[in-house]
Amino acid sequence: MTAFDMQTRHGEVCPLDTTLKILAGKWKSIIICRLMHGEQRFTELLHTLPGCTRRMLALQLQELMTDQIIKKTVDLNVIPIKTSYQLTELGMSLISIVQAMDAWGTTYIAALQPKKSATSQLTDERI
Amino acid sequence: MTAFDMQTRHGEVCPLDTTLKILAGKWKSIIICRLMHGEQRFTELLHTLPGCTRRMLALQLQELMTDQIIKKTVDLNVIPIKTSYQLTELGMSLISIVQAMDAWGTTYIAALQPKKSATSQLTDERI
DNA sequence: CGGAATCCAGTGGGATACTG
DNA sequence: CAGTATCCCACTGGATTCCG
Repeated sequence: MTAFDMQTRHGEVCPLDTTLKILAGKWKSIIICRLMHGEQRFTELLHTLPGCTRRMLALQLQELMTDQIIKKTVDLNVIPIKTSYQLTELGMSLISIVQAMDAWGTTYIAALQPKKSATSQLTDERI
Repeated sequence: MTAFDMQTRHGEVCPLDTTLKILAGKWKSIIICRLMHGEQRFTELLHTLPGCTRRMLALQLQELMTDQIIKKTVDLNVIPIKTSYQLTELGMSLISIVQAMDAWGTTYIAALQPKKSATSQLTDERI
């Protein structure tokens, strides 16, 4: 699912839902987190995403490119080919939102912990 | 999908993804927007969500309640039964995030418009 | 290395009808 | 009024294989 068709999931054309559509993919948020610290190669990304297959990574990267959140550069001068992904200007403008959502999520989890078995251990995405 | 199981979609337990799971349902973001302005009854909500069926509304409300974003109060003293939904404290703490996401979405759409046919007209969710 | 193609399963969500 | 119960379909995402 990409946001580029400019159509929200419910009927109304709504900026909030547009933002959600951009981030809704299973690996998209974490990919953006990885790219916040600088460009990454396809395989580099893959190795930092345990459980993500090449197919899924390629799919999510494509959709993020369609939405103009990331861009890729291909270096044909080396063999084998080297491709790199990085955030666009738009993508970088998303960082503050992502950080705000992460901060709220942390507070939320903390607020719920006392009522649960408290067995889960947090390992942040290192934003 | 609810966030209450405290398990993110990709492997890592990540606050950002927890936040996304809470908002990811098709009608959840817009329901939260509706409740930002005060409590609403089931049918009131339904009528402001064109295209949403009673089943879907009930499902999304249940998940939001499980995540403790909203709560419902039932008035058994009137006939027929009157139920009302409102944001919890946690839910109200989400408002600033929702507004930030909506604001970013507006900027994003504006940034993309020049490159598209510019036929779509924005009708905001009136946050 | 960095993908694309194919196939398949799980689930999110719609249509419809029934209920306390 | 405020929901459930069934049925069904489309789409997301996983596994595997093939390619330049």
